[in-house]
Amino acid sequence: MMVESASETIRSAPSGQNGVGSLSAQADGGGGAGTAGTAPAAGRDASGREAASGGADSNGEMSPAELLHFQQQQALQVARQFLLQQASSLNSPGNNDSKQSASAVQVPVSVAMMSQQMLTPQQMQQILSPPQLQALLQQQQALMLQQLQEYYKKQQEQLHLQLLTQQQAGKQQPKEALGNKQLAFQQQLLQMQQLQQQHLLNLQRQGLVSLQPSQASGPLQALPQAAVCPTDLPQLWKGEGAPGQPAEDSGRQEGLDLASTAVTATSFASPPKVSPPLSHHPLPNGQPTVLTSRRDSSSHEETPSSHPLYGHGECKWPGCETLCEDLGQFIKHLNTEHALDDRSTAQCRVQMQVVQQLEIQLAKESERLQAMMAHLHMRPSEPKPFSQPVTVSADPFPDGLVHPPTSAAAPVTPLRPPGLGSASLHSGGPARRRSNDKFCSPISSELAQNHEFYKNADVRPPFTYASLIRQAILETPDRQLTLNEIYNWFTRMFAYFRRNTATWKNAVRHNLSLHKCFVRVENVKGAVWTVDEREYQKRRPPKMTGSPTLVKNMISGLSYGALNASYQAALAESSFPLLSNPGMLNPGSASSLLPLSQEDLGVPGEPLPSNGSSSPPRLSPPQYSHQIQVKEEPAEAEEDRRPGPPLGAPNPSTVGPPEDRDLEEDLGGEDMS
DNA sequence: TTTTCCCTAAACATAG
DNA sequence: GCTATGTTTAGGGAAA
Repeated sequence: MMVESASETIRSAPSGQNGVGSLSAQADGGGGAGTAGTAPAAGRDASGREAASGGADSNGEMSPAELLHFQQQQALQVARQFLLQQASSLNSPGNNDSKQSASAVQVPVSVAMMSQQMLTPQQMQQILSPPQLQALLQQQQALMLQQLQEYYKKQQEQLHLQLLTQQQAGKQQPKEALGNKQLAFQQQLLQMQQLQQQHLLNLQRQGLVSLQPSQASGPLQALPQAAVCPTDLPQLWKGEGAPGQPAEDSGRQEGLDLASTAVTATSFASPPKVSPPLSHHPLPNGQPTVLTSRRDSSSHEETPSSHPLYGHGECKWPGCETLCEDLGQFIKHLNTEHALDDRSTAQCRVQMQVVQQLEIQLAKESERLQAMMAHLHMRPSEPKPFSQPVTVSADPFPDGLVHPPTSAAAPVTPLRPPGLGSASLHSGGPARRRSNDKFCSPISSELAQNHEFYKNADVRPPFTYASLIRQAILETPDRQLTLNEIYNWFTRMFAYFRRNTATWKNAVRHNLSLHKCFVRVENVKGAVWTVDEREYQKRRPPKMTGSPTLVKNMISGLSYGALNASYQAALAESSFPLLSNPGMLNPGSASSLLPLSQEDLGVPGEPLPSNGSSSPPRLSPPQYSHQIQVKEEPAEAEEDRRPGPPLGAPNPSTVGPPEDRDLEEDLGGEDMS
């Protein structure tokens, strides 16, 4: 009886905009028990009024002020009772099911906020090992338990004090005094909110390793006080919710608003529809809209006909979900309900604190991430250790660093395919890689490093078909392959091409025919395809001044400091093929650059994986072929045309067609120029 | 906005 | 006729 009455009283509070509402707000705020204030429905209002009137009747004749005071006292008592209960439940979780009507008032507030925070960065699950996750989880739980205990203890004391003072001076107090008390309560509420935000943030961190709210039973069940599982919240609140509440409202609100309304809504004597500082609509990623609403607004509410605080037909003001049919109505609502006043200011302040906390949290998490990455040697900004023939360019995982794919035996979607920058990871999309691919051609080293990954993971390699074909051809001792052998190389090297057979073969043929860098040579056993390196490099004339990407890569390559002046000069002079080869820029290979002829001859001293990871026994032809080019083009031509017509006879003269093509393109490549 | 590159699809031709 | 191979064209997406 007591509980019901009080809770109904609180519910009725929001219906009163100012005077009465403010009083109820005190009660609500003090106890944090006014959760029911969501009160979307008139029915609930009505019931609240009934309860209030019932209380008045039971007391016989009461003045309005007395009635309000009585209601307030009731609410405070309920709140106090609730807090006691919660405090006890901290030590013995799971025994408050029977008292949900009261406990649900407050607990879900934090729980709801928690649960909404749970989803956020699931990546941590992929990063951390299960033991780490477990340890982190336990740590967070212990921290939260401690905070909750402190929090409820503090709130209980405050409420008790408030109750005593009110009982003493309540009846004679004029309305001004009530207003002062209201301010005091609001301050308390602010404190509460801050505490809740702390809980939220702690849980947010916990959410890093937890599951989605819908699945969050695991982590949340472990929460000491929260004995109420988030998944139970809707039913819980519905059970307690107003019977007369429209179905759509109940469905929309899912009871969460009930939970979270407690603090802000009633405490600020907000309109009936006020709801928690946190929005009820979790985003797909699990973040509450309120926390991201401002940012979201830039993304999906940027249209001129929208407003950052207006979305999905309702007001996004924290704690307000007033339905507005259109923007005009919303603007009107905004100007009337959220004008510049104490309440709005307070809410704004709270929101600022939320944002501030989140920013702090973000900073912490970022720092942690950096530390983790540093620990895992994933130092993007750190200069790569030289002797890395690999990616001079934008490879996010420089050599020697951890390559997720390599370690990821998981054929599933990797965290990030190697060599695939921040760009598209969509396995279904085209494997394009403009700057890296052609200019720097880290393909050989990258393939060497991530050979196993590509072999097992159904991930499309981030290289163009041309690059792959070239790589396939150059990997062979005699630099020539039949079409079928190229096919086999694709399927052997990449799981992706084993599965997706529909289009890529056609694409391979198309590329072979289209690009002049691929030279078809008639062989005794048929036609084989070779690579005209010079032509391949010509596809985009790599001029130092012409290609920003190239220049950048050059700079980054030079930053390793291993390039000597002469080599740099050589680079500058031989403006083309060399530049496109990361291995050439690689300091570690710089020493081996000059003895080009050796590598050209196929000396297995391939500069490839300095980390010695999964380097295939085969050489990485592209590199020496480049080197050959750099040094002297004739040698390169000799090299590339070795597989020429007379089969295995690396005689340049025997290479008829390629030479012709080259001559043609020297005049101006039609394809790639 | 335009250009360029790449991918994809398709049609067609040729040879075995 | 079928298949594999090779050539060519066209259109769309994405990046520069």
